[in-house]
Amino acid sequence: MANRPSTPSRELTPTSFGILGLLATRPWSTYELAAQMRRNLHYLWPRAESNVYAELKRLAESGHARTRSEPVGRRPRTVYSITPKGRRALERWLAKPASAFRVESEALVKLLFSPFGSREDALSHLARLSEEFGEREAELTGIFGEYLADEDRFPDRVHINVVLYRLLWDITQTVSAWADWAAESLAEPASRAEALQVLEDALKQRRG
Amino acid sequence: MANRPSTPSRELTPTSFGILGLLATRPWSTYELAAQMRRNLHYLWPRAESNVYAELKRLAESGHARTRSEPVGRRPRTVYSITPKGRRALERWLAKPASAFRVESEALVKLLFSPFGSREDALSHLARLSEEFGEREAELTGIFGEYLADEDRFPDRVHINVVLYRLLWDITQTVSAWADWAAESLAEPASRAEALQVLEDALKQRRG
DNA sequence: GATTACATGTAACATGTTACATGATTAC
DNA sequence: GTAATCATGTAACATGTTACATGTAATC
Repeated sequence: MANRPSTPSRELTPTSFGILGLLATRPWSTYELAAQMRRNLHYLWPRAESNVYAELKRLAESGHARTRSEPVGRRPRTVYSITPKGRRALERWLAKPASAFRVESEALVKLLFSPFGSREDALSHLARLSEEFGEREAELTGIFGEYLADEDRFPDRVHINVVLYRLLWDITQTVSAWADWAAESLAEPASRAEALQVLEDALKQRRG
Repeated sequence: MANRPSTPSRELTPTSFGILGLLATRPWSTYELAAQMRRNLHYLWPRAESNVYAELKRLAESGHARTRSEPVGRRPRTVYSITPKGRRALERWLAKPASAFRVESEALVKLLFSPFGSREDALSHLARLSEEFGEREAELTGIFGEYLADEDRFPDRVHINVVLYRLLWDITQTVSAWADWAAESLAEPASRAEALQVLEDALKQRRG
């Protein structure tokens, strides 16, 4: 009973730190923050926007953030900013090892089981993937551009942002290219042999 | 009240279908299935193994799977297999559009906020990522090899498996290469200009 | 003046993870 | 015969999503 320390004021989660990190950059109103989560953080840590509201409230209660009323545009808004306590917590978190890199895709699972469905369905999942990543590429181009434009406002943030967006960009390219190849390969059973060749080559390359 | 249909027998979730898809290949004992989830499905749909037990029980209750007692090795085991109802449900699911491709990485989030922490921490997150993907590459090589060996047992499954593992392989390569480049780039502030160049090139290429 | 998008939430629910608990078997 | 690993779970908890609900400002 006395073994485990009761956790009175809930631990901060990775999602909390996602928000805390954004707050560390500058103060935001709730809505701006939600938009920022959707536009940027989402690529690395996808979460529903509605989380923002509850999370901010908790951060304020636990003293990691504070609120202030301030006009944004014409109307008064609640603006959140980070406290020294919040900054310290963020720094401690940054020093700790991270959990595993995670990819998850219903489309790929459906492809894995596509022998139990129709070939058309499989191909349409691939087409949809291709489309999805095309859109993503366009979004990233937009955000890329903003960071170039933003260079003067947050000079120290630009470097890491560029480096990270390059990874997202590279992954996007990788998946797009693969989706096209995969559609070709799966469309005709003949290219099955080709796929096996790809596999054998990969194994040989790795061992040789 | 009568508006929304009450959901008496819980819908199947993507995780249910992940298991159902494995069951469609052949019958498995619980433990084998859990191992298969960890070894294969995990790359596309990462979930804690402990889910398997509850999920199988639900699938059996709802008539999508059935159990049978059978010796695996020396001891009696409960072996699960898919029912016709389960197969039909799987087919319907395969025909429906999939949810979005999702990447999530605490390490990348920590890198994004690395200007608020120490440079050493940032570099060690990169090193850890590199290590993680090195291990993943080795695992994939092993699984790749198994699929080649398995060719006779499940001929129709081999093609799609090879195609999918190629994507995982490509992503692994992409992330590994990036991690090395990123570590170099972030280690010396001088290469910030270089990173910006990468960005400008990417934008130009895209527009031109 | 009506419609659309902005802005801020909440309640109910679904999903997922962690940390045990427990016995059997195998390897040494 | 003891330690490690196999095998099967469960309870408690943490997290996350969906589907509303509601008013305000901007636009036409």
